[in-house]
Amino acid sequence: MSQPRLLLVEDDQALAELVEFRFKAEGYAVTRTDDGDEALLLATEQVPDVVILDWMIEGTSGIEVCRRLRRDKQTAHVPIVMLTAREAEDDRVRGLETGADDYVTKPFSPRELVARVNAIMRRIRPALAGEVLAVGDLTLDATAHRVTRRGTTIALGPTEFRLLRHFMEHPGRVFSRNQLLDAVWGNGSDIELRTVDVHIRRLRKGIELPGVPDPVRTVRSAGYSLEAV
Amino acid sequence: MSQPRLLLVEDDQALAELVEFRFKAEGYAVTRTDDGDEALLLATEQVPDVVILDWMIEGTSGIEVCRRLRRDKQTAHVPIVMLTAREAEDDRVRGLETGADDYVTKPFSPRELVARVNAIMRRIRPALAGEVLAVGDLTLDATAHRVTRRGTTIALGPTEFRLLRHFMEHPGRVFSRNQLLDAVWGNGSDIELRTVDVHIRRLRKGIELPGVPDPVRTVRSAGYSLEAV
DNA sequence: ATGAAGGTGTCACGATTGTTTCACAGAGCG
DNA sequence: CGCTCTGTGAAACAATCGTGACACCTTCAT
Repeated sequence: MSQPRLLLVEDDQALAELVEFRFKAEGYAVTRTDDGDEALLLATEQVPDVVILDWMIEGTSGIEVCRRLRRDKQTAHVPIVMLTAREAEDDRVRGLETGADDYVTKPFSPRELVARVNAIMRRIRPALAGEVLAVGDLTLDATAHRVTRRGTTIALGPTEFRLLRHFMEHPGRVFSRNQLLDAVWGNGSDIELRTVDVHIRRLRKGIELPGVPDPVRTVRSAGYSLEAV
Repeated sequence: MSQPRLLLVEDDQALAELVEFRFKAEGYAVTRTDDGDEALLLATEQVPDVVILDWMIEGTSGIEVCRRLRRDKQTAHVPIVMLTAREAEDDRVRGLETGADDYVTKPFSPRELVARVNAIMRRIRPALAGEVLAVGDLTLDATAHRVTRRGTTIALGPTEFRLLRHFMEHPGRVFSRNQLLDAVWGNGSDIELRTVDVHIRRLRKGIELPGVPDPVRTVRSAGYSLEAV
């Protein structure tokens, strides 16, 4: 699920095996084929997160596969890295203009290819780059300002949102009311300590689901913490 | 305003001029500097859409500039294309791992560089690459200046159009009023924050359809975002 | 030029929503 | 059992947002 899916289209078996091995070690789920038409089928069947595509392959040529992937709405936005033996600049430019996102010339080092694909993934799926916090069954997307629990979206007030974010940034850790006031309200706020309790309650009320235990733990005479459920 | 902004950091004057010329011809707004520290300043002052960065420059080294751009939250997501004379694979990989998005080895052809940067722009700001944006039931064609919802064409004022385009380029993401002023009005505009509200309302009014929920989400004390409906 | 039409930026007011405090009930603990 | 600490409802208070009105500015055709 959180493994990025990679579709590798390469007809040099030895090379394909090497690349597949390296990307599996990097945590990718790799699907491999040596045929252009089959690649298109596989891509629509289960849309990959990134495609590595040899320029010269059997069946449909690499550049044609690239064009078709772009034309299908389903796969139009999947990043493509072209792979080729050619040195000619014209081909490189043509590849990029056809819609490839990057271009690597053979011979290349697997390490560089991995680095390039990782660079693309960083750009495409920020969710995998750690922009979304997840603790237990809770999920918090700071840029979208969105919280989910077990898949259902949850509405929180501004303070409850900041409170939860702070807890999720330090899961399991216990914070005193004073620490929470500093972290969530900003230091220098002269607010009644017990006010924290009220917001804790509202946070609890916000994220509660029937039949699911409360992840906010009260630590008597110490403070509160968020536990993974 | 709707021109993509490119920051070019290169100390070879002749080369820099050539590159600047080519990208201006491509419709980019180019800012040029030969100093690493100045580059960082310029980048935070007005966040560019893409950075072309020479590895070896005066002041702070290219790789250090790259690292610092990544560290600053404001510029962390800006794509960086590294430029270098070195052929060594180690350097290329190091560059990519530092956070560069792409890598071009000198000598390179301006045409290839342009193609690579365009490939990146297609990803980052599709509207500027002449693509049609689609979010939920909304459709926006930047070149034709046309917006549709559920097939029906919609008339929007210039500001509302830019506002919607910006939202559609980053669907789901929440923008504060300040961020919207920077992105849609251009930074340096000393406009009342609440004016954004008024244009949000005009945008809502413009795209509303009877019986269809409003895709513009208000996030109290945070800003606004566009949700797919 | 001139007027009409449309777009833009401000403001003020009311409505909505969120925040803080307080008092009391109840839970935990020795 | 008595003490301390926490949960909770309600109410006063505060911040934020939506909206209509309006003055001013462009644009554009006459």
